[in-house]
Amino acid sequence: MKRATAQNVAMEAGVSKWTVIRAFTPGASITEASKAKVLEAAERLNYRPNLLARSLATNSTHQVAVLVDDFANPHKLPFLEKLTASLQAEGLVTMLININQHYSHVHAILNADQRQVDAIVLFGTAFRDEMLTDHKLGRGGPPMFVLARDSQIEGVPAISCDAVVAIAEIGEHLLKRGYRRPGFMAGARTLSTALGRRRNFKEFWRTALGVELVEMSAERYSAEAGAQAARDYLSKVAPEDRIDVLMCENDALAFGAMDVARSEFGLRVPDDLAIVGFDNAAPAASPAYGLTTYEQPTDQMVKAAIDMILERAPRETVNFKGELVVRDSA
Amino acid sequence: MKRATAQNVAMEAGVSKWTVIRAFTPGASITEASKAKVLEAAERLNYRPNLLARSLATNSTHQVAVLVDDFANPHKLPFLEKLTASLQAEGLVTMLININQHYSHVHAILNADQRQVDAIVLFGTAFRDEMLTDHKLGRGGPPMFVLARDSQIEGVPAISCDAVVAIAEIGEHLLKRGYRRPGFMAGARTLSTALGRRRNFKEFWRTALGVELVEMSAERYSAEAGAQAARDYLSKVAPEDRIDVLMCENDALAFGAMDVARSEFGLRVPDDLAIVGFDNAAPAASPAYGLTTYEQPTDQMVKAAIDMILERAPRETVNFKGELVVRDSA
DNA sequence: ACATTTCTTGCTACCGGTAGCAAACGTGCA
DNA sequence: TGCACGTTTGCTACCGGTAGCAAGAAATGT
Repeated sequence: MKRATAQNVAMEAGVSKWTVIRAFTPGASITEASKAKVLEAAERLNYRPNLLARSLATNSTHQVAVLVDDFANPHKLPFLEKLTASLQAEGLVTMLININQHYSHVHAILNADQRQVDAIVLFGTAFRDEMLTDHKLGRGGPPMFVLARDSQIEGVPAISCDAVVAIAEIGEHLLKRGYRRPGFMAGARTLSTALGRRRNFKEFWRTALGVELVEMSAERYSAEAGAQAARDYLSKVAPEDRIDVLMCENDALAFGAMDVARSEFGLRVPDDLAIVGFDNAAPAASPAYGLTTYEQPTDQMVKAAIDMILERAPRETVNFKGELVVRDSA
Repeated sequence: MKRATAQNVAMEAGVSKWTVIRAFTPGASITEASKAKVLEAAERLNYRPNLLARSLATNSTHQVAVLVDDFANPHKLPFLEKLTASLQAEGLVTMLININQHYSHVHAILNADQRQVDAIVLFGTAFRDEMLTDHKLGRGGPPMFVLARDSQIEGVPAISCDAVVAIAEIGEHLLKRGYRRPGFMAGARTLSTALGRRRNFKEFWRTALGVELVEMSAERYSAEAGAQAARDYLSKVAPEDRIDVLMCENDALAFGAMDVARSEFGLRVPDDLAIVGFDNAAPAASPAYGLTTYEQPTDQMVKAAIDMILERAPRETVNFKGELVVRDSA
C-alpha cells in the first residue's frame, strides 16, 4: 500500500493540495476551519509529508555527513553523542559515514555531496590533507569542516583543541614533577596530524632542558597498537636507559602502553614509568588506570562546528583551550 | 554558483537531458560517441547527479536510520563500526539518530519515516515496547528492526544474541568454579530487556541450587552507574553476608563495579568477589580488568540484520549463540 | 451600499531526476 | 533500392513537494 500524498488528502478533504500543504506549514495563511478539515482527512489517510520532496524543492536537506575513520578510539563515542545531540537540537540529522579500507574519504565525500547534504564534517584522523585538496567538489558542493584535528586545507576550516597550549601545559606539569627523560608515542607515523603534537612536545623538551625526545610509533590509534609499541620499546631498552615518562598521542594508546608496562614488565606507574594520554576517555578516570590526560573542550568544539555549519559564525579555523586532568599516572 | 544539472550538461553537449542521464546509467542504451561527448561536457561543468531527485523518483533512498540510545556503553562503538561498514558495503548509508531526553524514539521514527529511509534499526536498550506499539506508522512506512535486544513488538523482528543459552553458559561456568552466592546488577530497573537476562539468571540459580539471587539496579548502563550501585550494596552489606559473584548486565556496569570493589572496599577480584560482564567491550581484555564476559556474535547479527533489510532473508526474529570469554575475574 | 484592504485559496512553474513509449536513425538483407 | 529490424534518441508524464502570483472571499472603512 503506497503512502498518502498531499494530493490524496486534498481530495479526501475537498480542497486543493496547496491548502493541504498550508495546513502542515507553520504560520501559513489558512483558516482554522479548513485546517481542521485537512488535518482530519490527513489523520484518516495517515498522511506524513515527504521530506525528500521538500528537500528537492527547497534545496536543503538538513542532513550533515560526519566522516569517522578511527572507531578504535573510545573517545569517539561520547564525542559523537554530543555532536549528534547538538545537531538534532538544531533540526539537523547525522549521516554517519565509516571511512575504512573499502570506503575512502573521496568516495564518502562524493556520495555525501550527491545526497545534497548541507555540510560535511571530517571527524577523524587518518586522512591526509592531499586527499582532499586533490578532490575539490567545485561549485555547489557542501561546505566542509575538520573537527578535532587541525587542517591546512584551503577553504576547509578546522575546529580543534589548541595543541600548542595543551602540549605546553602537559610539558610544564611533567617538568614540575621532575621527569627528565621523555618519550612520545604517536599513533600513525605517516600522518601530518601526528606531527603537530609530537613536534610541539619535542620542541618543548629541547627548549626546556636541551633533552632529546625518544619517539615511538604505533600502527594505529588503538590500545592493542599502543601495547605493541610499548612492548617493542621496553623489550629493546635496558631499564637504566629507559625514559621516565611517556606521552601518548591519545588515551587508547596510553591504556595499551600502561597495561604492558605493568603486567608484562612489572613496572610501577608512575614510579618506574609515568604515562600521559590525551582525550580523557572514560577508562582514564577509573582507578584501574588513573590516567593523567588532557581533556578537549568538546562542548565548545561541537558548538563552534554547528555555528559554522549554520553560518551563525564565520567559517574559519578556531582553536579552543582544553584542560589538563591530573591523576595518578604522572 | 548553483550546481550543474543534467539539463545544463545536455545543452553543453548538444543532446537532450535523457541522453545525459543515460551516459550516467550503467547498461543504458547509448552510443560510445555520445557517451564520450556527454562525459566530457559533464566534466567541464563538474556535473554530479542529484541522488535526492533520484530517490524521489525511484522511491528508494538507500538510507537506513539507526537509533541509538545508550552511548554510555563502550561496546556500541565497535558494533556501530561493523554495522556502518556492512551497510556501506551494500550501498546503504547510515542515518545515526541519538535518542535522549530531548529526542524520543517516536520523534526519531517519525522523522526517519518522513525522510523515506529504507529501514529503521532500533539499536538500543532504553525503549519500552509500548512506545512503539502505540505508534504504528501505518501504510507505506519503512520496515523496523530491533538489533541486539529482544523485542515482543508485533511486526518488528529482533536480531539478538540468545540470552537463554548465554545465561546458561555463564551460570554453568560459575557453578563449576564453585560460586554459591550470586548477585545480579541490572542497568535500568524499568525496562523489559533487563528482565530477560535477570529472569534467566535468577531461574538458573534457583533450579541449580535452590538459591535466591541478590538483585541490584543501576540508574543507567554506564560505569559510573555501575560503580554507584556496587557502592550502595557493598557499604550496606557486611563482608560475611555478601555475594561471592556478581553478574552485571553489561561490561560498562562491570567495570564500575570492579573499580569500586577493588579500590574503595579493598576486595580482591575474583577471590573476594568474582565479577562477570556482558559484551566483551575493549577494556575487558586489558589486564587492568581481565573481565570474564560474554561476547555477542556481532558479525552474524549485523549480517542477519542487513539480509533482512535487503529482503534476502525472511523478516523474523532470530537469535545467535554468543561465546563465553573466560578471564581472571570469574 | 460601495470601494478598499486583507485574508484565503487555487493556480502555474519548478526542483532534478526516472519510466517507458514513440519516432528517428542506421544497418542488413532481399 | 526498398523494407524490416534493432538501436539510439527525444518525448510526455510523473515522483511529492515549494514559491510566488492572481483571483476570489471576507472584513473593513466611509
